[in-house]
Amino acid sequence: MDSTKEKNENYKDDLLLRMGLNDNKAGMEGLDKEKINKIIMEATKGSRFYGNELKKEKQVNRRIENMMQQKAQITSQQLRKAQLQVDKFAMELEQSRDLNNTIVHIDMDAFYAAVEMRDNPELKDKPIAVGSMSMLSTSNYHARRFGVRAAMPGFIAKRLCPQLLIVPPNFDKYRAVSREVKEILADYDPNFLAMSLDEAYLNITKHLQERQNWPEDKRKYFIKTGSSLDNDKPGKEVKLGERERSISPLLFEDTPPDLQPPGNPSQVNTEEQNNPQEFQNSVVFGTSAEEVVKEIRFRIEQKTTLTASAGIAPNTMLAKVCSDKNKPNGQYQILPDRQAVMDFIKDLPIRKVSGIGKVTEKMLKALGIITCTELYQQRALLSLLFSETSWHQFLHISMGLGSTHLARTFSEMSKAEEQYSLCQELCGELAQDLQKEGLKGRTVTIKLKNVNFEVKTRASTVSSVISTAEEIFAIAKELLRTEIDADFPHPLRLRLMGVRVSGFPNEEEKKHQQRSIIGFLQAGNQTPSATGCRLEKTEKDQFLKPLEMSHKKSFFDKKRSERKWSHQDTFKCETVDQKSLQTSQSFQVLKQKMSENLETSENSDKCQIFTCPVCFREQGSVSLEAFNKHVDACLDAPSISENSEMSSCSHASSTEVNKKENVHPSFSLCEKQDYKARQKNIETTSGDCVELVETIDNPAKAEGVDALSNKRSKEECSSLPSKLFNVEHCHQNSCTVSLEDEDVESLRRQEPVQALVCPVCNLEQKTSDLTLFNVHVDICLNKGIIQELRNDEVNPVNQPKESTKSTGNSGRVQKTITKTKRPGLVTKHSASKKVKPSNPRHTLDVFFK
DNA sequence: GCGGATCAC
DNA sequence: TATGGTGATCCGC
Repeated sequence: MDSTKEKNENYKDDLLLRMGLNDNKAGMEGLDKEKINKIIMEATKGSRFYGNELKKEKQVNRRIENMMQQKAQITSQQLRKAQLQVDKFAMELEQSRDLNNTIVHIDMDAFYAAVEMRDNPELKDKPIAVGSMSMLSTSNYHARRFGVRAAMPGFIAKRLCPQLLIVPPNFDKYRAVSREVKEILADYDPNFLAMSLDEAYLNITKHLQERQNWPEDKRKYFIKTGSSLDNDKPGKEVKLGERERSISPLLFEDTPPDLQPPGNPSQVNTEEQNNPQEFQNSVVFGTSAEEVVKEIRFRIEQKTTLTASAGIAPNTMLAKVCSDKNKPNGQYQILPDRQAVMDFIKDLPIRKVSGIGKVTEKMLKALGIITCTELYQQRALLSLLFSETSWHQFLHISMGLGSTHLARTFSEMSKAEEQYSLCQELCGELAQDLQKEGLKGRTVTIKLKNVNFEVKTRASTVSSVISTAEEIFAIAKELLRTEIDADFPHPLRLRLMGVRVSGFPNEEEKKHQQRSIIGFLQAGNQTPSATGCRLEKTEKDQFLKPLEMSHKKSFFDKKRSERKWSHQDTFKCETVDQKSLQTSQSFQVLKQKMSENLETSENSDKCQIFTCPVCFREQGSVSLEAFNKHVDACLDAPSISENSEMSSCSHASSTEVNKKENVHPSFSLCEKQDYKARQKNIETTSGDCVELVETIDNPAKAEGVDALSNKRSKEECSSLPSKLFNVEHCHQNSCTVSLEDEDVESLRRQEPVQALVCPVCNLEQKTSDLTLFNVHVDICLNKGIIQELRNDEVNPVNQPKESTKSTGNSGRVQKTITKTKRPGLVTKHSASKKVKPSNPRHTLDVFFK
């Protein structure tokens, strides 16, 4: 959202000068700059807010005075020395310049306001803002002519524009639209980095490579008038609602959409131009980055009726600046060429760069620095006046450098209480989603990714469908507990946790749903032959997904086929992606190595030789921490598996290879370059992740599991007719279950149960809720057959929360809902705020959990 | 380590 | 009537 920079520019003298009112057209309604300033000052003056603003301003002025005094004391000799040092660093930076990535920054235009206008035609021609009388989060372009801006209080906006309509925010709606947009973005970069509801970075390098060989029909989109908007896949019809072409130009009447007609090299094939009702033409987008981004924006507009602006550049810093250049509904590209970058940077005001705020701008202005060229010229002086982090940042900016991969940072979570609490939180949110969708599932899966990037998935399937937070958490908690206990006394050091509910029954299954353990056991008892027979399956049967035949089968049968199904994915993984297979195998070796050395290496600086499992480069004698950082960087670099060419990471690695004597500086360089991206990751780090659930097994492990499952199946099979369950020694963490017929009888007699005692663990359960009790019993029964999956995760965050997968030729759709969260840092700041009562927040801007 | 300042959305 | 809330990082004390 374009709010922040505006926010600081709404008040006072020099700030007012910066108000972007160039769109103020003579002779049209709206206010001129002077009038706007006057009204704002009248409304502001004398207020406490204004007083505080003045106070802050004085403080900044003092800082500037101090800085100027410092500057006056600098000798020419000091300056010369600094110049040498800085230039040496600049040279290193120059050598590390990486132009091989294509980064795209997508920014939805006046997002909230645009959504409101889209959904309420009455707002179309009016100046509107989203927010309240206290604070606005955004305004449409009509309102901006009156000086109504994001982060302006509504009451002031009303004085500027009395006819302004202030619409209260509707975050659920914005989130839904945002999700639609993100679904499109994921097609171009599954690892795209969402900064907020309306902003995201993509690395389309890989997509571009693949796209070069794409046939035309894969880049072809149909435009057609109609009502359905949901089909935006290539080669299929994209229906264009009547409002499409009416709303967008009205919203952005200053800048007509540049998408139409998509000129060379994208072509428009008009097929039925004579009949406007049946107007249908197709657009073919080219293979260049520019064309890709046009396609993205085209699809966004078709799907949501909203326009987006975009920037294309070799790094995130530049891409972000670019997306602002042709706003609204435009795009701008900096070609991956050093000269092109320098030309762009030359006159760029530093304030345009993300990270340079009001105060920094003012301080640098005092040194005569406004543009990036000036910033570069003063680099030696800046290195003497500012902290190292600051002048490094300045140097990066002034050289047009920025992050070339969309790395994410997360804090570690290792306290069990926190983990349980996060788990509970996720279950709560997941339950809400399920209830919204009206879904109930039988399988709960938790996903844990540790600090070494190892991903474990633990799943448990219960007999009755569940959907409440309590039910889900009851299962998830047990799964988590098992993992925590397994590592005891060492803590689980997590980077990511996910909870998934799957196994949604189809209509037929719903009818057969057993609501109690009695029913479950009875059902098992009644169909022993089915269970036995189905064990001899055809190959095809074995590879059916569990749900497709679950209603016909026993519990263990289902479990077994689930594993088969997982194993099938393993084969896919092997054939499709040898690289990731290698990676996961290397990871196992690495894991072993690490666990062998963990205790010593964690507490000392003991160094050893590691080979990176991602880039396969030997890392020389480095500490585990440094090595982890390297692996971290490699994993975050999107192009590693495909491309041995330079990515930021491989770049760092190659630098290391060249200068073996000094590994750490290379890492720190890598880190520094990543500074911006890391700054930007904040939201994603703590925010929700929506995730496409694609679990890929570790082949080695899956094999073991499968062998085990085969062995077990026989036991199950032979024992089932006489006893319901007699499972012994299933797996690690197994529990031995032996349920005799009399147990069932006793359970039957007990119904309805008052004091609920689990027949498996013999422990009295506190709950009086039968469903919860069933859940518990199921957990106990399940303990022996927990799936162990190794997930080579490619989509850590920002994936669509709901994924619908077609399950083969049945045409049925299997749905999975997952919630994933990265543990975020709880700062003092937020800790103190958390004490506040939990009344519903009405925030106005773009962040969400 | 803490709190204030800065920045972002 | 009335100028947000949250999170992250940096920096000085």
